[in-house]
Amino acid sequence: MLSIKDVAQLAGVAVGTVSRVINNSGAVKPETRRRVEQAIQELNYVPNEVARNFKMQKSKMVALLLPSIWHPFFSELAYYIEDELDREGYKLMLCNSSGKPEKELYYLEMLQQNKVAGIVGITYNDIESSVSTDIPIVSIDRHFSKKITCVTSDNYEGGRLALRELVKAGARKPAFMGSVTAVYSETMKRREGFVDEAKAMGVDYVVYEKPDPVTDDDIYYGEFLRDHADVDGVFAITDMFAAKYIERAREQNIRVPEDVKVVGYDGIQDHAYFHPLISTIRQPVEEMARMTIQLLYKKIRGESLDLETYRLPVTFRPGETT
Amino acid sequence: MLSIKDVAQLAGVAVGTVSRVINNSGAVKPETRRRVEQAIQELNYVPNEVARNFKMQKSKMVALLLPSIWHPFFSELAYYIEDELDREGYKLMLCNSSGKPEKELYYLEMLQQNKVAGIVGITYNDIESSVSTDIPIVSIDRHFSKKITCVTSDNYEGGRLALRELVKAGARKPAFMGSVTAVYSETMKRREGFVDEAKAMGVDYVVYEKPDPVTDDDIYYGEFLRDHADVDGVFAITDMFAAKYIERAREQNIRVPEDVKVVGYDGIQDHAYFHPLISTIRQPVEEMARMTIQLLYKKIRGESLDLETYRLPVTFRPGETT
DNA sequence: AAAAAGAGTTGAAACGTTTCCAATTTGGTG
DNA sequence: CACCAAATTGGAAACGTTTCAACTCTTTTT
Repeated sequence: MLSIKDVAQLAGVAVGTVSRVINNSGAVKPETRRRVEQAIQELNYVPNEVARNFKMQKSKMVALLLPSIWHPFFSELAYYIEDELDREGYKLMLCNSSGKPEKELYYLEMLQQNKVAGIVGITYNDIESSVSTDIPIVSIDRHFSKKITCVTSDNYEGGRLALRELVKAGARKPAFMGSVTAVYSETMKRREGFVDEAKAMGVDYVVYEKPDPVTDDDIYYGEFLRDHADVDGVFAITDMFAAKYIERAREQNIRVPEDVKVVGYDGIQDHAYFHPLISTIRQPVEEMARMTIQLLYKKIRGESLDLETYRLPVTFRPGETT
Repeated sequence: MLSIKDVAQLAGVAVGTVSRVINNSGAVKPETRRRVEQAIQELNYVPNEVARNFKMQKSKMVALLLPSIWHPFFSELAYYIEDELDREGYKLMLCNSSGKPEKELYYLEMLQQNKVAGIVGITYNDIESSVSTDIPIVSIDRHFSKKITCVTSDNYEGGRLALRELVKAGARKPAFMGSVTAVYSETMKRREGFVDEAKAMGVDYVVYEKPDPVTDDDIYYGEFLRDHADVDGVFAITDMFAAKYIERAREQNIRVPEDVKVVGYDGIQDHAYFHPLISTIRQPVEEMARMTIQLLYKKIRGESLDLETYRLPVTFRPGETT
C-alpha cells in the first residue's frame, strides 16, 4: 500500500516532514514543501484516514440513531444534519433502531466500539445509563439528564397554540389525540399545553391516548370515533396521527374541516402530493438540525453548554383542515 | 486506554491468545478461554474497532451516495439498505450530494481515503473514472460500465405498462412527461417503453421533456398545459412529476381523472396523508435495496457477477388518478 | 567572535489489533 | 518409557500515521 514512507523516500525527506506538510503543522522550508508536494502528486498519494483515526484515537464520524429514516420527519432532519456535519468535514453514520430498545442498545455499543465522535439520538431507551464512555450525545425531543443535551421544539407552546387555533376555527369540544411514550419524551408536553390552554380558556375538551406503540389502527381510531362522536376538533400529536384520523373519519362521512377541524404537529408535508394539506404546528426542522450539530461540536470540543434543553419556537401553518 | 494487553495480563496469557478467543480463530483450551472471558468481563473490555479496521486495512462500512435522503423514494431505499447491511454487521454512511457533480466527486474521494468496504451510488456523474481504486460499487438506476453493477427496475416494461394502463383507462392521446437526464440513466427507458408501446398499439401520443434539472415549475408545467391542451392522459416519469402536474392541472380546472388520466412511477405514497393516491408503476424498493446489498457483498468477497444490469419487475398500482 | 535563539529536520516510539512462526505442552502409540 | 503428531500458547512484527525529543544549520545578539 502506498504510504507516507513512499512519499518521504521519493522526496528525500523523513516521514515526519511529510506529515507536517500534509497537516500544515510545524515549520517546513518552502523548498522542502514543494518537493514533498511534488512527490505526493507524482505518486498520487492520498493519506490513509483509517490509520489517522487509529493513531488519533478518534474519528470524524457522527452517528444518527433514530427509529426509521423512512419517516418523512426524520428524513428531513437527517438531510440537514448531514449537511451541517459536512461543513466541518464530519461524516454521518445512519442507524435505524426501528424503535426497538434492544436495537438501540446494540447500536449504542457498536458506536462505542467504533469510537464515533458523537451521537445524535432519537431513542425510546434512556440511553444515558447505556453509554459508559464519554461520547458526546445530543438528543432530539427526549430529555434524560444533564449529560445528554436535548434539542426540541416548544411542545408546550405548540399544544397551547393548537388549542387556540382549533377554537378560533370554530371547535367547541376539541380532543387531544396521541400515544403515551416515555416520561422523558418532550412530546408529552404537547398535551399539557393543550389541556392547560383549554382550562385557561374554559373550553370543554377530551384527551384520548393509548400506550405507544399504536399497533392496530382499526382499533385505535375506531374506538376514538365511537366514543367521542361529539368532538368537533382534533389536535393530533403528529401529522401522521392527524392524517390517519382524517382518513378514518372520512370513511364514516365525517367531513374535515366542516364537521371536525384538525390540527397536526410536525409540518412534514412540503410536497404537492400531500392532500389535504393538514393545518399543523410546524417544527423548525432545519434550525433544530443545525443547532443539534452545533451543540454536538461544542461538546466534542469539551465546552460546556448553557442549557440542558434547547427549545425552538414553533409556528402555526394553516392548511385545509381548519 | 483499556486494551487487549490488559486483558492478557489479567488472564495471565499472551495477547495473541486473547485475540484468538475474541475472534474464535485458532485453537484455545476451554480452561484458557474461560479465564480470558472472565478477564474481559471483569475489565468490561470491548475490542477497539478502529484499531481492528486499521490492522485489517478494511472496515465494515458501506457508503450510500445519493442526491437527497429527504426524497421519499431514497429514504425508503435507505431504510432497507441499512437493514440489509446490519444483518451482516455492516454500517451505513450517508452522503447527500444534492445532485451536484462536484459534491459527488468530493465524497467519492473522501470514501476512498476512508477505505469504505463498498459504495452504493445514485449519482449524476459517471463515477467510474473517478474511482481509481478497486472499491466495489453498485449503482442504482445508472448503468455506466461493466465495472459498476447496476440495479434498476424494469423501466422499459414500466413505460409500456403505463401506456397500456392509460389507454385502458380511456386516454386517447397520452403524453409522456419528464426530464432528460444523462444517457446512462436507466430511467430514460421509461419513455422508450411508453413510445414503443404507443406505436405498437397505434395510439397517438406526445413526448414532453426538458433538460434536467427542472428548476422552474411554473414554466415547465405551464408550458405543457398550454401547448398540449388536447392530451387526456399523462405518464409522468416520477410520482413527483405526476403530483405537481395534478396540482397545476387542477388550478386550471382540469379534473383528474375525469379529463386527464395520470400514471406516475415509483410508488412512494404509502401513507394516509397522500391524496390523491396516484396510479403508478411501483418499483419493488425493498427488493431492489436488498439485492443491491447482496450484490455488493459478492463484489466485496471478490466473486464475479453474472450480469451488468439487474432489472426487477414492476407492477401497476391503481390509485385515484385513472 | 562566541553565544544564544530560532528554524528546519530526523528518526523512533506509540496507538491496539491480527497473524505467523516458534516454542511448549499434551496425548497417543509402539 | 520414548517418541511423534497435534494442540495450544507465546511473542514479535506489521499496519500508516502523528508526535516529540534530539540534532543540525542558520541567523541574530552581545
